[in-house]
Amino acid sequence: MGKGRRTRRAILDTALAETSTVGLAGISIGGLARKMELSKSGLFAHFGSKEDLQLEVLATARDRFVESVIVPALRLPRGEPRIRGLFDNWLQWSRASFLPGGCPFIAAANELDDVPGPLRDFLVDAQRDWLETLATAARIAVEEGHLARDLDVGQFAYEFYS
Amino acid sequence: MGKGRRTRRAILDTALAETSTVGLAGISIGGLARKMELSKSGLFAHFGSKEDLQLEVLATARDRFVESVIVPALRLPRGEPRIRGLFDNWLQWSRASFLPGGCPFIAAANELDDVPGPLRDFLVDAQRDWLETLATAARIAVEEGHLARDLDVGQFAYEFYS
DNA sequence: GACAAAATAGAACGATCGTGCTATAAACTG
DNA sequence: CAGTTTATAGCACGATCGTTCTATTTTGTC
Repeated sequence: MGKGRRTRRAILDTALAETSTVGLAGISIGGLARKMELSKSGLFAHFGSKEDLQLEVLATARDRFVESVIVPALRLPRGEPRIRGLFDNWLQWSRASFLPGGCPFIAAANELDDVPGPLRDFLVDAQRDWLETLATAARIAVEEGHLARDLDVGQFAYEFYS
Repeated sequence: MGKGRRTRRAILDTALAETSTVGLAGISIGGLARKMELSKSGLFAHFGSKEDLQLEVLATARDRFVESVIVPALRLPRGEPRIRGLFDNWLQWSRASFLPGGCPFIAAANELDDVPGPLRDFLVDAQRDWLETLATAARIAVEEGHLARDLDVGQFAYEFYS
C-alpha cells in the first residue's frame, strides 16, 4: 500500500494541526489543499465528503492520544506511578508540537455539544473510553494499596477528568 | 431614537442565541437575515462589518451577564449570601432561555484563544472584570467575617471561576 | 518497458460568504 | 400634510465553499 495512504496520512496530520487552532468546522478543503500544495480535487479524492474528513481527523487525534498519553503510561509500574504518568502525559499532550492550538478534543467538544451526528457520537465514545481507562487505572491502584480501598473509581476518574 | 435601534437590538438578541450554539465565527449575515426576515443588506446596514457585528454580540452578552448575574446579587446582603447569589446566578446563566447553546463566553474563548484581535481583547477584558468582581465580593465577605481573614481573595476568585 | 491501476490536476457547478452600490419605502420632524 | 432623515430592499461583485466530472500524470506489476 503505497503513495495514496502516505499522502492521506500527511493530509490528516496537517488537518489535525489546523483543527486544534480553528476547530473542526473551521477547516476547509481549499485551505488544506493550499497548505499541502495539492489541488482541491486531488485532496478531496482521499475522502468521500468533508464530514468523512472531519471524522478521520478525530480518529487521528484519538490515535495520537493513545500512543502519546496512554501507551507510555502502560509501561510504568501498576498503581500510583501509572496514574501519575497518565496525568503528566495528558498535560504534555495539550502542548504537543503537532497541536499548536491545544487539545483538539476540548475544542471539538465545544463546537459539537449541540450538533448531533456521527462526529459528536465519535467524540462521546472517545471520552467514554478515556474515562474507562482512568477508572481502570484507579482500580489497579486500589488493588496495589496506593489508594483508599473504599474509593469510588468512577467518581475518581470523573474528577481526574475535570 | 426609534426603529433603527429596536431592530438592531432584535438582531443582536438573535445573533447572541445563534452564537451560543454555533460560535462567533459560525454566525453568518445571510443566515441571520433569513431568521430575522430581513434582507441581507438591510441587516448589514446596521453594522459596518461582520467583525463589528461580532463585537456587538459580545457586548450584548456582557450586558446580559451583568444584568442577570451581577446586578441581582448586589441586592443581596454583603458577604457570604452575595457570593452564594453570584454562584447560583452564574449556573442559571448558562441555562438561560436566550442562550440555547450554553455560555457564549466559554464558546467564544475556545475559538478566540489563538486568534488575536479586537474580539479576543474584548473577551480578555470581560473575563478580567468578572474576576475582579469575584475578588471584591470575597474581600467583603472577609470583612464581614464570613471568610477566613488570611484568604487570598485573588486565588479564591480564580478557583471560583474554574 | 508495456499495461493496468491508482493518484492527482483542472475546470465547472450551484451555493453561500461578506460587502458595496442604488433605489424605494417607512419613520420621524416641523 | 410636506419634507427630510432613516431604515430597508434589491442587485451585483468577487471570493470561497463542498462536490462532481473528465483528463492526465504518476505509480506499481508482469
